[in-house]
Amino acid sequence: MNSKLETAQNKFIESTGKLAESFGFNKFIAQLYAVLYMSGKPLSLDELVDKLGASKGNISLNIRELESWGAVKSVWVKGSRKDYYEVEPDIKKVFSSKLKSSLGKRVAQVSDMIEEFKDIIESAQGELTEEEKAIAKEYKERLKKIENMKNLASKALAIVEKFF
Amino acid sequence: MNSKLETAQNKFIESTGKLAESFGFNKFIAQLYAVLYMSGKPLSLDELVDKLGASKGNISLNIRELESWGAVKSVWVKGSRKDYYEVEPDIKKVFSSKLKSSLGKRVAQVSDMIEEFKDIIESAQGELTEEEKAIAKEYKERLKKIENMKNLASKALAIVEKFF
DNA sequence: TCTATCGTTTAAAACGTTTTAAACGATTAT
DNA sequence: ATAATCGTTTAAAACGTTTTAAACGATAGA
Repeated sequence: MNSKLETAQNKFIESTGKLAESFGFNKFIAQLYAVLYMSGKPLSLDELVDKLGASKGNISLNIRELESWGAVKSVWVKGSRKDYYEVEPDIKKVFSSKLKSSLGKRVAQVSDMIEEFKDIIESAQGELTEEEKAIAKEYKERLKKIENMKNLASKALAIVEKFF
Repeated sequence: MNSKLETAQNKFIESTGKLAESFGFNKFIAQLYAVLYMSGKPLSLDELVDKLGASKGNISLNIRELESWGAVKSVWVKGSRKDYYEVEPDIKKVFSSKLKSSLGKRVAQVSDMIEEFKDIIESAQGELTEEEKAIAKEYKERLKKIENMKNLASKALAIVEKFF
């Protein structure tokens, strides 16, 4: 393999890792996807270990994470005992499915948060002085604005569903 | 202050922190915003320290981060030597501006990555064998697909600009 | 001028996460 | 049956990030 071509690959792998980290993902997750994507053919665990210079356990772990996203699947290669891994080549698909599930989780998280807050306040109504009731009312109004934001996120989710 | 009302607040603050962490942000950044947002009036550094139970240095650091986002600004309060902090009450505005700058950075990052890769391959052309040239060509084709993704991200950015 | 009160900086401690090396069970070949 | 080759698990080490406590400079008041 030409060394400059290899240099280009390594640069690419390195950059991919940095990009992933800036998104809050594990470096190797993105790098695994990148290596498999660029290689254009299924690779074994050992080959991935070689290319990325990480431990077998680490690669195994992150490959499984990618599998759980539907970004990678293992394929059977005739005559070999090893597992081989292949990427889902439609990057858009991978991205959007991850984005959708992430967004969905966040929206639910915010909902739960608001509901819990409301419940506590509601259950406390009886014990509140007039002044505290006024404060509680203010809180609820501010929460309503957050709920609007949440609805916006839901809409964004819908946009993602449609366009991506 | 009624203790249930306080419980509700603390729950809310706690949840906000968790939400932020799941987005990859510092817990206190979101909590500071939440406390200021819910309080409805400017608060001093000391008051924020009290409410969140963190060190003064930590709060100072994170408040400045929020300021740099335009999510919080310091206000002058007559008769006090302290700085007081006030939130930008338009959550949508805060979100979208952060989202826009983040997305913009990522898109640029991907562009740089691809350009660098292309440059190296280009500069290596002379040294490549026919076989390697074929590989290089394949690489470029795969990169093109990534560039399409990048363009999609740019479009998403445009959508954010318009709708949010 | 001297003291008290601010917010910031800094160096170190605390913490959680990532990564590894080695052990392991399962499977296949000899 | 035994040995070799897989991928996974696990407990500990390495690492980076977060958080703190204390020192600090700046500013205002006595």
